[in-house]
Amino acid sequence: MSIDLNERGRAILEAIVDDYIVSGEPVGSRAVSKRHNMNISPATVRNVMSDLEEMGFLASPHTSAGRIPTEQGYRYYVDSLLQIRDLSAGEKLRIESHCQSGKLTVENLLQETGKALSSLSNYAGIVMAPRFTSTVFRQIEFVRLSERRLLVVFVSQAGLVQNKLIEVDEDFSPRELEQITNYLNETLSGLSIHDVKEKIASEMQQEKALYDKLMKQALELSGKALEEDVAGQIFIEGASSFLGQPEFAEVGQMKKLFEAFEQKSRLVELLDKSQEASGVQIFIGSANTYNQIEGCSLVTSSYQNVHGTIGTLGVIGPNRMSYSKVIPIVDYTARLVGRLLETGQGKEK
Amino acid sequence: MSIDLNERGRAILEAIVDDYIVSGEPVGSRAVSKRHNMNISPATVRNVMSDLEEMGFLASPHTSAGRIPTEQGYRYYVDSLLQIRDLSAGEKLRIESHCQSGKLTVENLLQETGKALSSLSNYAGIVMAPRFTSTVFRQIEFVRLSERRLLVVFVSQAGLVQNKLIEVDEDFSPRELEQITNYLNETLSGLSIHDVKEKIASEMQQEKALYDKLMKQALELSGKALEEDVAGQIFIEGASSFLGQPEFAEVGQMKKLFEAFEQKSRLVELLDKSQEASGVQIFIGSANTYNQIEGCSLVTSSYQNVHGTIGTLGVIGPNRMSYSKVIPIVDYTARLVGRLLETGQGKEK
DNA sequence: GTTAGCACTCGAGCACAATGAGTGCTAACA
DNA sequence: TGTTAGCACTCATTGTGCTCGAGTGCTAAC
Repeated sequence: MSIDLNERGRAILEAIVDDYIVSGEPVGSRAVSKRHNMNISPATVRNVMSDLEEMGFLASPHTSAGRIPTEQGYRYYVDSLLQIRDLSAGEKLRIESHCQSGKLTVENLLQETGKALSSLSNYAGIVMAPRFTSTVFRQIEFVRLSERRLLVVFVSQAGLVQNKLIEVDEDFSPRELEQITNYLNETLSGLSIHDVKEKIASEMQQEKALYDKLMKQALELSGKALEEDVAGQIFIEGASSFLGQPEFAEVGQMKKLFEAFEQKSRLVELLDKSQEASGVQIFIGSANTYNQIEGCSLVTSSYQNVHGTIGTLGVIGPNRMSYSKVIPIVDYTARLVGRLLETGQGKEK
Repeated sequence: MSIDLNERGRAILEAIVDDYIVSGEPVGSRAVSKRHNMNISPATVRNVMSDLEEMGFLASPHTSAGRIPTEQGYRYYVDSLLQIRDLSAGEKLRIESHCQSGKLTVENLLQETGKALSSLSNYAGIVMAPRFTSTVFRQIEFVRLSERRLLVVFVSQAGLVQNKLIEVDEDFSPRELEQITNYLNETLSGLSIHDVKEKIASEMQQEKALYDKLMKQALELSGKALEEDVAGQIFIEGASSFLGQPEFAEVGQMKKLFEAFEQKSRLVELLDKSQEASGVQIFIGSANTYNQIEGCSLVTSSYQNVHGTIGTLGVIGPNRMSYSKVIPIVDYTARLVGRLLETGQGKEK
């Protein structure tokens, strides 16, 4: 459907998108004709532009302005015209120095990565840790806060720490907690949280698990702790870069955008989806987050270590973002983060 | 210095601040005179307003506009004129339901609290967990991620979980780690992190600690983990409420504001300061965060449990914020959060 | 198929006047 | 002496009409 563009049509569409990405203003026929000694007159360009508009790649805000790309226009541009340049050594270094600054929390590392993405791309960086359910269990610890309140700390294979407050019906002694902890750590190590849940459910069904009161309690406790799924942590950095973008000059729209960032749940959904695919994915405009934020595009990639996908990261910017710049940044960063969260498990075996 | 205001001056200042807080527009003499059958003519009001301006409580944006309060004006208003109303049962309930929604992470609880503050006040809510150094040590765990990388998990008395990646020189076996863990948990429990650091330093100095290699390693490890101070986690929620406030219509200023929110370090400093005092504190305009964000005021309170102060929370809004509404919200929330993070330690003894 | 020419459209920017809210001052009043 | 009415003045805001120019679409010539 979109291959019915001849050489000249492609060149002109590319020129318009390129220009519009840097200027943010409608591009006229004269500008295209002059640009890079493309030897055709403005009048000819106008004819082609008119065709492109009819095909849905361009739109004109009003009669006497130039043309701007439609979402479909960007889509074609990204899919068929874009030349992806490599990162310079300097850029790579900048990303690395951001992500490796000293002794960090895993959460901090992800947050710093978000900042790196933002500062290199000049748009907003977004990094999501995995949904808890999809992580691989490594270790569990219980901390008794009061008679009826326990703090449960999980550590995933990748080193992500998740904690939860739970209320219990009976008072556990430190000794009991220790035994429960040991039992669970032995039983569950290496399973995904999803499997852990299933295992707990099935063991509790079978009577054989019940002969030992402690074991039963252990299962009950961990079941309780896993009851509600904790949404993946999500870090958005550099959202302020949207302020100043001319297309978001209207306060109302800007407010919607920031509220969407604060709410996060929609974003989690979207990133969840992109987690399955590998490599860089690009969501343009309304194609991304169901009508919530207009005019925004998203470049994402999942990152993984030897155990599989850990999470997703990317950049959110206006539709009119510099894809050729952003795509390699996201790609490189995803690989780097995957490597940094390598657990060395491979060497252990 | 500020008591030299007669009854009428006070009434007029209060009227102006009240009006300005709701309207956001300069208040004229006529409006004040009409307001609540204050039986004086606009002309008289003008005289008084002129005096108030001379004293520094009011300012006029330009000749033919009304007056707006200066920072000093707000200060006086807050210190001497403000009547603080109690929260309605409904409001209390709303805060509680926000903070107690199900089984939460401690971090989530703090974050939800920020949202509650924001949604009730209609400004931005801010919640800070304590600086790590000022928390009380409860438990430490080591997780071996690879030969040279350990994940250290600390739990504080209040149930806050902090984790850190550290690099080590030698490979520890699970057995060794367990011994180290036990040793540290016994030795350090109940001390503040600050004291823990000192203890480690002093023990390592004394030769007597060195006869046991394991003990030495334990101290080294924990010393390493505590080397760099982790800044207190800070949650800012509802920053988007600033969008739409007329005084931040200019994009440049708005951008500065959001960048300040993203940076956070300045805010941490400020909240640190307010941590020492007890009760609700109010920072108005330039008095708060050294010139970074103009026109913003901050209402904060620290929250504590039986072990002392845990952290600080509050509301950030424009100078022109509804203090009478915000102050009781912040006050009540701080008490509530303190209670929710109660560890029941008192009953244990 | 391409291009030059031309009439037409429409937003941006500017000057100008009208409006009106609000002030400061002065003089009269209680 | 403190209060008030009256009045001239200031100045941001709003609306109007105007020009300017960028850009288009169409037609006719190449």
